[in-house]
Amino acid sequence: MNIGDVAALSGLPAKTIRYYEDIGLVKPLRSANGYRTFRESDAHKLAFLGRSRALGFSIEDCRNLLALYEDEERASAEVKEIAEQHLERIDEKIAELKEMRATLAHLVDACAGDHRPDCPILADLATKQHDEEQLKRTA
Amino acid sequence: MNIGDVAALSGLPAKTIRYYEDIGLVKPLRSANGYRTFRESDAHKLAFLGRSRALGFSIEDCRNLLALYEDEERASAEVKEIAEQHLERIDEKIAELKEMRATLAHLVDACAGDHRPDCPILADLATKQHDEEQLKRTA
DNA sequence: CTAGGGCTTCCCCTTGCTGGAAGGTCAAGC
DNA sequence: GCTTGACCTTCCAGCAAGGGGAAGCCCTAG
Repeated sequence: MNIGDVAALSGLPAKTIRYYEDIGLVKPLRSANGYRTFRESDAHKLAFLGRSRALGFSIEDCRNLLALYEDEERASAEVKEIAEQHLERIDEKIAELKEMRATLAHLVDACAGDHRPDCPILADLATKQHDEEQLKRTA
Repeated sequence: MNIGDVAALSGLPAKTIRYYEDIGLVKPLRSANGYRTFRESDAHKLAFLGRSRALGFSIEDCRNLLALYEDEERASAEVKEIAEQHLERIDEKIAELKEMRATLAHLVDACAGDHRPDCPILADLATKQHDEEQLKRTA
């Protein structure tokens, strides 16, 4: 299989696949003309990578997951550990975004959004703190 | 004020402030020895930037917000527009993360996490689709 | 035999900084 | 007067995770 085929199969752009080879995630063979030649197992790995990335795992996580995947002797606890840590990061990220969202929604709500220059959004960004006093006042 | 002072005031690292000058967000003066000299207004802008960034606005958004902030003739609608678009992006991001979270939580839950190699997480990453059939089966 | 599509490498661009090296400046202490 | 240490300066490199595009092979069809 050439890179185009495996790209179509895995859903990953060819650029990405070359990049993954660069950083050592896959090691396709080369045919006489210099083209990369992908085996079934390479295609399989790439699909695995695509799905791991889609779940938000970092490249380094993917590298570790892939190694565990290939290791028949692995303990599922190792995999679970990685997944749980990732889950935690996701939760943190969600919490952070929700906090932004809340503040921002509040400000958007308070802004008339008309031709006049008065704007609570700018006023808030310009003034000192998002402290407890302000939280109380705006609550 | 030197960069250290304004860094302490704004809570931004000196590196970041230099970067903001690089990309034209602030334009401090220079004193005879070559040191940057920040006016009150610069400090104020940097604080504004810090708060905008904390709300997740991109640098380009910040640039626009800052311009609107400085423009006494602005229409609050313009500000609101930017904020609303950002709010939308945040909502999308949250939705995306929640979906990842759901899938991942499901897998983590199904994994024994012991010394044995059998692992539903790897099995899922390795196999074909997250399609409707699978959603039904795992629901 | 030429056109096209696919493949190769290479290097720069992105976002928003962060770290570090090499060196100038300034105030304090001896 | 000299040193020490904390500041400050510039520039260069790099992170994640690729994307864009140039210059140049390769291969096949008409």
